[in-house]
Amino acid sequence: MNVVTRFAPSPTGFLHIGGARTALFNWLFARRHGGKYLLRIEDTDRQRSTAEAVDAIHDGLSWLGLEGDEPAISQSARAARHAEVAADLVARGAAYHCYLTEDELAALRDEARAAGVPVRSPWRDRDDAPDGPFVVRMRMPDSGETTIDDSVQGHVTVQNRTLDDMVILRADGTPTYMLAVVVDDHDMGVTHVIRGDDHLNNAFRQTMVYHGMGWDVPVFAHIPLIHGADGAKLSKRHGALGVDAYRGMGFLPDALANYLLRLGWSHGDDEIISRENAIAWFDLAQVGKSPARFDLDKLSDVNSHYLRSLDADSLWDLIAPHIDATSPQARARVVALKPLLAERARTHLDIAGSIGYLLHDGAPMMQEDAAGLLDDEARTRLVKLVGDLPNAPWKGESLATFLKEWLTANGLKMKDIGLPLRAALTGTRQSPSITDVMAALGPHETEKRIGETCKI
RNA sequence: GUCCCGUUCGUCUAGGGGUCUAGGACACCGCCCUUUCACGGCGGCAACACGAGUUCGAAUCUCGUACGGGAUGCCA
Repeated sequence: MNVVTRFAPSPTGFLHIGGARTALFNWLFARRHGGKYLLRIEDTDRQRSTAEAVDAIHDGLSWLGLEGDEPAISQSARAARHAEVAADLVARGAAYHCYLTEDELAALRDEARAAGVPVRSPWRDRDDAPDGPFVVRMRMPDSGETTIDDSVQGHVTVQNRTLDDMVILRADGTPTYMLAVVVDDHDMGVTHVIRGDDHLNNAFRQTMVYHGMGWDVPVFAHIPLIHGADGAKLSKRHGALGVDAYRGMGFLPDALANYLLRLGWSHGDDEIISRENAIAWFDLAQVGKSPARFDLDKLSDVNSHYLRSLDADSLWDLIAPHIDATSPQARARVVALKPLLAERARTHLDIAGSIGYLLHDGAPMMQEDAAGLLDDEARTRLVKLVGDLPNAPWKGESLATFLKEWLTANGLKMKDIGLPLRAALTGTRQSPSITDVMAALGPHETEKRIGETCKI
């Protein structure tokens, strides 16, 4: 089968985390089957749609590597086609003009609700056509049932009489979502509709539009929504941040995608899954049916894995905007220590905030808890150490060997000098292995720092 | 109200009738490694919502209840 999927966000805000996951699943499914993945901006509600939101969505998608295979389609640009289909539906008897006033409708709705039945307009059975505003409603079947074989939810059946005569064309002639989504999916050749399960019920109503037009109904896959850490539906108030917010927190796009993929989908016990494997393994049948909670701790952990596999130059590019290096050696030092730095961080922001001693030359900014380490005895030892420092080679491993021998020769233990040495060189109590730091700093800078921080 | 969906450790999940005294990951706790912080290794804590039924046997199948979620808009 020639697979075509689409991601169809409505531009009422940023690309939120749930939308990103829906996009990811669509992208993955299309890639998995060698199909196409398209984008459509659902801006039928002109009031709530903004150009900024469209940009934000594109930004989020491109950051995640989920841009469409073709330029995005704007739903509002297709209003004429939607109206045309609505008229066609009326001509085919699948829909009808409804002249109900707002008050009449409200009364009808109350009545229907009290009776536990769906809204059906009396106009579905009338032949007259008064001269006034009307909407176009679907004429839902009174009997029978409709079954959807959903790729995630399984077989779901609904009695046709529970379906309401939904409006497909507003009084002003513009289409509603229920119509537009079907027409666009059909015209775009969408074969698989993968979306949030809040649309599961809508799928039955939309199926009637497909039937009314004699179109093939696509395969549906309704994936569960993501909930906040507190279990509540993710809303803007509940941390449903835009992907840009996670980007701002220092998460890598591949890490976010990996985390999102594992939310609701699994491949045995695999946790860290490359894009390549994700494409090879992705399968709608493995998508769970229950909503998952968003967990920052787990995201952080996934991110740390990706951070460790990042190459040093990329890391530098990532942190560069967040630091103000004054030493010409800054980049070389960071690059040299990258693996050790990444091992100690969850995000590149953690690294950016803890490497001041690599960015500037001379005595490091001394943190309070580190300053206390440099008492007279420690400084005396460090000064002696500087005097005995070897000329070469300045590599972490050989420096470690040298240090051990030096300690033995002076009747000292590593604990006698390790922490003070770190404090003198970095101004902190924590850093990568101090001999690796010395190697990154080089002999000149090492001597200079000890000289400045250990004046007696 | 009516209809639809869901429910395994705190969280993400494996599990598709016996191999489950329920596995993995994150978080948490302990130990080891160790110049610090980490990483890594080892170990621990911790779950099949509840009740019936089907079956020799159920986390796995069926029904019910409870609790969540969704739909019921001239929003998407």
